[in-house]
Amino acid sequence: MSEPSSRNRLLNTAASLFRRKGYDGVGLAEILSEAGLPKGSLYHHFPGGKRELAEEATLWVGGIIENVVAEAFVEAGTFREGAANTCRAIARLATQQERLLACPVMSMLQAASQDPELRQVACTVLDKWKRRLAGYATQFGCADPEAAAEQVLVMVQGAWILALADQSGAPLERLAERLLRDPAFQ
Amino acid sequence: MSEPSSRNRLLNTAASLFRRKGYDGVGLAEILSEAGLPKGSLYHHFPGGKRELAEEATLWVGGIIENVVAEAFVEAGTFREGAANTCRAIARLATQQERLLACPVMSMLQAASQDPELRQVACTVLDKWKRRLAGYATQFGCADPEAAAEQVLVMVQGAWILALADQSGAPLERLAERLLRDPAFQ
DNA sequence: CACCCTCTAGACCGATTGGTCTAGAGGGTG
DNA sequence: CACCCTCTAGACCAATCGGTCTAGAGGGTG
Repeated sequence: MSEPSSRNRLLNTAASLFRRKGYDGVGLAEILSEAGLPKGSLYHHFPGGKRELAEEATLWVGGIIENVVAEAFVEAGTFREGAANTCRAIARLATQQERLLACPVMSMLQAASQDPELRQVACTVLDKWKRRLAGYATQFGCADPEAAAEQVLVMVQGAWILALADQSGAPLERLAERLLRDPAFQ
Repeated sequence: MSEPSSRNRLLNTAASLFRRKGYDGVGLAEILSEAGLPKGSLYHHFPGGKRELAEEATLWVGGIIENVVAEAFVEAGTFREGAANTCRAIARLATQQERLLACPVMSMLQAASQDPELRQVACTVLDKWKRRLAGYATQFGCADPEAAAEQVLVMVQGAWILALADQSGAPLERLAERLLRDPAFQ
């Protein structure tokens, strides 16, 4: 357990703060003080400033979540089971800090109207998730893998918003139950 | 078509800007210049400042969307049909400006970590929508109206995020199609 | 007319914003 | 030793932030 590099510490705290307060709700000063680094370090590692830091942090968390999805599907016997496991895993992931954190994609999307590159990052991450889900849908023999993948993406994002609203993982857990119970997927 | 009151003009432009850029992404100066009013007017009508303006604007748009849901269900023969109509209506609603606007609830949720009252407003609006949907679910004889209502809420919110990401109503339209085709609800 | 009240108008405030810039600490290498 | 390069440190900047405050326009009423 060595000390993480300055760059990683910046990515980590930035990701967490952006997900908690949104892109425009966080100032560089807050990120730097929480990371314990001066401004010079930030602009050394991320010459593009706040936006580049946000892009990298979003891609990074996007990868983590993709791995969580992968783990959720290894122990699944059906696509629906994998989807339900994903919901529960994300509920766990989002609630592991004192405040329930938003999906990084959502945190970027609001600021995207001012900054097209942030929208691009959001689309990239969403697309990676969707392709992975479509892969599992194919693997489990879903009739329309693309539709099944998008449907899971939609439901997870929606339940994540409800979870954010009442600051608990319950909406995601309830979605998992519904997925296992209802005949939504074959 | 008389000139709208200053208060309503503030609500209107504030709601639109918050949905486009997020709560923290909009400054009072931008709202006021777009509304064509001085700062004094804002603090006269909304002594609570930016936060009160955001709360009122969110409740206001929340009511508008609730009416849209109501219209979507009057011409529906089944709950699934009503839900599908809702998706299409929201796709229409969100795309009627040059930029696709976010759900007002989502726009408030990111800023809610700093401002608990914004989260409260978001919860209030979500709950109103959910109760209305549950009413229709009961009316159409769904086995578990609460679950059906939450599921529709989840799907609409999720598809709205995807719509925001690719700046088109297509994800909401595809959700409507899936709702009509898949055996997700009885 | 005078008085009042609603609302507009915008100057002004301290705090904070993202970003730039210079200085130098510190390790590796010739 | 000198030199270089990476990275830290933080002062500094103009611009903008949300909010407060005073002044007065303008209609209604006595």
